[in-house]
Amino acid sequence: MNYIDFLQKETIFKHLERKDIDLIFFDNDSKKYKRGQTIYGEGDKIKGFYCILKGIIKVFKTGFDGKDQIIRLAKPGDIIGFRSTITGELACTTTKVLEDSELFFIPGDVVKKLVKTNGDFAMNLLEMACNELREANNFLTDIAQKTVKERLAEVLIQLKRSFNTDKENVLQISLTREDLANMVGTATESVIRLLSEFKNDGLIELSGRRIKIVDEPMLVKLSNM
Amino acid sequence: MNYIDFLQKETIFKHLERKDIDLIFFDNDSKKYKRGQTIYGEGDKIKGFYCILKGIIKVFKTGFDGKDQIIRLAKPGDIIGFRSTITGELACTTTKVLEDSELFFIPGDVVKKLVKTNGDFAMNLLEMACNELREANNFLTDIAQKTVKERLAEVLIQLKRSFNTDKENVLQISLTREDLANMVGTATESVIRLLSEFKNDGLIELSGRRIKIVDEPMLVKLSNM
DNA sequence: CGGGAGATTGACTGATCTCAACCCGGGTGG
DNA sequence: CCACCCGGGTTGAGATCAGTCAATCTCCCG
Repeated sequence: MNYIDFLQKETIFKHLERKDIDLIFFDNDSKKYKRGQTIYGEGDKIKGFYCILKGIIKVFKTGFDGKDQIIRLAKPGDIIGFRSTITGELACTTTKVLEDSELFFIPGDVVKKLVKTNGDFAMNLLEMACNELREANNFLTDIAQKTVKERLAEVLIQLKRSFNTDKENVLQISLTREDLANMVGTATESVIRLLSEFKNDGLIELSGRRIKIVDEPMLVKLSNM
Repeated sequence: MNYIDFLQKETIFKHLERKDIDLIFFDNDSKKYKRGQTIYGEGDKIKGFYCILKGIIKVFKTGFDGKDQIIRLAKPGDIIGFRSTITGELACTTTKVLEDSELFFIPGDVVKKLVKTNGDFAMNLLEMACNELREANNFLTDIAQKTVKERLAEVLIQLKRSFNTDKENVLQISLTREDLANMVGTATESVIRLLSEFKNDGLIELSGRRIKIVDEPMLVKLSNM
């Protein structure tokens, strides 16, 4: 139950003073979620921030034809649900657990009060939002202009940077081909074909969902980042 | 020189108290820009917010191959440059004047000070950032999943909603076909072909850059919004 | 062992891009 | 006054990337 340490080190709640920490922890506890579970869905009313202590959550929008577009993967230290909490609108994304997770919930009232009374916290939140905005803009331009191959290469690189690889250079995140496709913004079959092309070209190695990054420089080059 | 009224009514600076208003207006004046002028470019260091008093500014990223992707069109009351100001990073977009403009500059220091001392202002800013984030996410999903035709229809509708039409239902914004293409995320020729298809189908009328919206409901339907 | 989800492969289709030619109107300089 | 140029705007033809459809395969699980 010592999240305090984690929250104060790894999240936007870092540097909060004792009284503010108490505010957050008042009568509050973390909750566990299993792979596949939905935290909240598009159109839901969001009541506060969910801070990820453990696991991986995918944040996505379901398009007109039922296909999902993954907006981002959230990992420990990240917050989900903050946009809707701040604006008071209904959720514009769905969030599902990719890897068994543990989330800490912080009521919207508490957050808003913090924003109004703690300038540093407000600034932290603002920076977080602005960073997401930068990512979104980059992603937008990529999807609009790059080929699927370039985007897939880029996604692989970003996965490595966000979730690391083990000593074998194997990505430490397990995604279905469909999830990969929904990140890249393409069809599952296209991802499959391109992955095996990358394999044939010696850029990666595959065994099921394990993806080993063999030639990172070449992938970077391919991605035109 | 009475921007005060405008700022207090139409912008994130609304509801600021006298002392904060004074802070913003200290030794400050607006500046005029002509069509085609660049306010700042990708990679520039941004020193503060630019609040638009008059005109239209396009905010875009230039992709690897030199093609521009328009992220948004900013109009009176909007702010440009806030992302970089807040995070302290270099600009990740370029901003150019589409319609002769008048901008009011507010130094980053002043803004940051306001964020830290004025909770309501911080909240306003945060809401603004979150709204942009919602737009960005929607746009992302659209570009990833919709056809060019759907996206063009949607852009036309959004242009009408943002910039209105006159009594004749003519869009009150003048864009080159290339700018339109850069909003939709497609080639100029594709926009031209689709516009004339829309014209043949009786959805719009064209004369040069004037676009008259004839059948809005049908456009909405076409766009799958 | 049957069922189901995810992964793969092949064949086909088609939306969209690229390239290239041409048009049009306005402005400029000789 | 006219030829020329230049920035858009249009149109056509051809090439192709990438999506869809459908069949098959491979695990994994109960």
